[in-house]
Amino acid sequence: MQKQELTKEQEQMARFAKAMGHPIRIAILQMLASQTCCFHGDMSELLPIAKSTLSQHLNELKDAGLIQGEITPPTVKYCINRENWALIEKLLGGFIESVANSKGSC
Amino acid sequence: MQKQELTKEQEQMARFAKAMGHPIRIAILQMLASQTCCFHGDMSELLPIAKSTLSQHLNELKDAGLIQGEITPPTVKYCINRENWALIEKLLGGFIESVANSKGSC
DNA sequence: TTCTTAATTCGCAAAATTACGAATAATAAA
DNA sequence: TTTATTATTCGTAATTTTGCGAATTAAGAA
Repeated sequence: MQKQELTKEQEQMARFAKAMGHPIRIAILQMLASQTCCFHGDMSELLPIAKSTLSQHLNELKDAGLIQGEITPPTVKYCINRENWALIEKLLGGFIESVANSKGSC
Repeated sequence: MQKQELTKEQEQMARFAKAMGHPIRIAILQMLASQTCCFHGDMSELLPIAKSTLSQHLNELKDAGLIQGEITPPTVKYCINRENWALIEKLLGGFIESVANSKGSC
């Protein structure tokens, strides 16, 4: 049997999951989804990390496609990347469900 | 406004997501769910990594509670941790859905 | 006991992640 | 132009992750 190549879909799912793989980033996403606040400054007041660290986390979420940022000087407004969350729901949500509902047992 | 503490739930979600944050581990979970194979040896023949690296990934999945291992010498049988996947579906699946369906927009 | 098979652990190296404060941009207001 | 505000980038450090091959463990078979 041949070695499997990893598929683009597997890579994409892992990328999304990895971006969610930090409690601060979960908290950020929850804030953005609940619309409690959207500004870097507001979030930095709520989260127990330095502003510069927050910027890094926001950047990772942006790079992975989970959020979008819009500059409205002197602040920056962040929001959920809705287009990609449809894909995340399909890929990662579908994956979680399919594993949870699978019958394979050893 | 006070600094938020991260909740246990946020920590748990991040832990689960992080464990899924690698394409090899996604592939492992898919194999186990589809019951294509459950043995370390079988998986090491399919996946493009060394056996020792596979062991590390399996260990991380086990530590995070996503899979279980059972020793049946001279092989080891792995399978989905069904109990925890119910929680994963609720926490992480629920989270993904709630973000995807949220209305917050900036 | 010795040999074989299967999987893990060890030892190491390279790369990525996480975090902070200081320095830097970039814009609006004075 | 100078000042104030906001967010990012830079420089640095500590830790974690990822990966490999060699060595080790563990059990059954010869």
